Amino acid sequence: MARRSEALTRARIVDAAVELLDAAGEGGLTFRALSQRLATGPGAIYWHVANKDELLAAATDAVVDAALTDEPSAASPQDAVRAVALGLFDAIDEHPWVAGQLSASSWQATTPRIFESVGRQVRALGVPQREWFTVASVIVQYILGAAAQNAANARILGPDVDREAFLGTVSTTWEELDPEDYAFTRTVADQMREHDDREQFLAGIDLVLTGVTTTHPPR
Amino acid sequence: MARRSEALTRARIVDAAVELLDAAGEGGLTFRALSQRLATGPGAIYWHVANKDELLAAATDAVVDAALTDEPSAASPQDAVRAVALGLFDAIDEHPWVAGQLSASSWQATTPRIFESVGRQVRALGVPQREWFTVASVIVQYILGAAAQNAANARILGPDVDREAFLGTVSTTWEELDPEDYAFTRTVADQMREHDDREQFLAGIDLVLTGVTTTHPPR
DNA sequence: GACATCTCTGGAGCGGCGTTCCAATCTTAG
DNA sequence: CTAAGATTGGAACGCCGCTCCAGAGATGTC
Repeated sequence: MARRSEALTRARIVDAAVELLDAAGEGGLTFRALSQRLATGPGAIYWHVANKDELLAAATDAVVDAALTDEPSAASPQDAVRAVALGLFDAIDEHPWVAGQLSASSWQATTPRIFESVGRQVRALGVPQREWFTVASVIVQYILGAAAQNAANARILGPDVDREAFLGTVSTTWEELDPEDYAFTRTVADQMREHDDREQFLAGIDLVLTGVTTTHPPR
Repeated sequence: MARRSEALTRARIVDAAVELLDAAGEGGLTFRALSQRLATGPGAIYWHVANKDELLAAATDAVVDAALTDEPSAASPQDAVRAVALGLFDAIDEHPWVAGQLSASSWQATTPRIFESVGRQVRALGVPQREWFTVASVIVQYILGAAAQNAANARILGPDVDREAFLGTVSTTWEELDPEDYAFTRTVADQMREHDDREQFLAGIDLVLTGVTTTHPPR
């Protein structure tokens, strides 16, 4: 049989995959669950998609694509970097499973898009050309690293765990660490309780940008 | 039966797990493969280890622990940060599966150790106390993000793929991207072919450190 | 020394996974 | 109308994490 009212397409499969991943995390994407949601069998899905890895990559691509579509058009290159970074940060926060995919399949199709968005701003910052690759890479690495770290917490929290309670628990754990081995960590335990993820992420972006403009002052 | 010549211990299990992970990557760690290597059954392993997640966490802990044991004792706080960062970078490069674990199980037992090592140097840099948490977090996020990115490549390369050939392929792919949508990426394709991972990682650390000392000049 | 008890072992088995295979069906071309 | 091709979906395979449990050392008690 074939051709139901709504034909099975790669796009519909990827959409359903994203929904499953959002709803139940990395482990929620199953060819059986996907089959059921699309009212078909696994075999039909495999006709449109090579395997699970390709499906995950396509789902990741879809999310990143959506996060990068709106052009920055910001006042300064710095603001443009902040805009791109925040867009990705929020997208990964909303779809935490993306983090794992992005660090797993580097240099693939998705990364160049991110790299390009950041790189254009690096160029606009007046960084000398021979440093373009390095500087753009560093910024992308920080963005993805920080977002991944944040996504890990989001994954632990889940959709219905109290964030404050969670931070309180971690903070208390830190305060009970060995005073000698963990002197620093104990001292900042209360800062960790009260920190804001987005603010801290932006502070990191600014730190890197300051490093860039200090090391390569615009002529 | 029990008590063979070499008793089954948690430590022996974790060691074997690390070996399996190193040899065959994330997917290489299987309770069946582990059973065979340890000449026992899955049940015996489960008496010492709660589940696969705990085993992965323990394996990650073992690797990170080994990477952080040698005290920095460097000339400057900057050098100490570089030493800690490089230690982690190399450890993750050698055990690429660690990257996924570290970004997956944030704020757990392993992260505070890294955080503490970095944080002490942040303190030594003269950063004002109210910024300690933020600055230390940013540095740790960059280290783990960059190392994860690098590990992804190491995973693709595997133990016996030519690095230069791989970079050449990626570089060529970049050069063939759409000239309009990927103007920047195309321009730096050749830089990407010739870059050195470790050097670039250190350049990133220096960029962040410059940002830190510029934003918070030591009194 | 005998026995009960506790610690530890390892193999069998359960449900679920990714993936493959293929008969059956629908669409299209001549 | 019919043959060829495109598409479907369910059955089945081998592997996975994990649980269960009979029973083999080790240990303690008298």
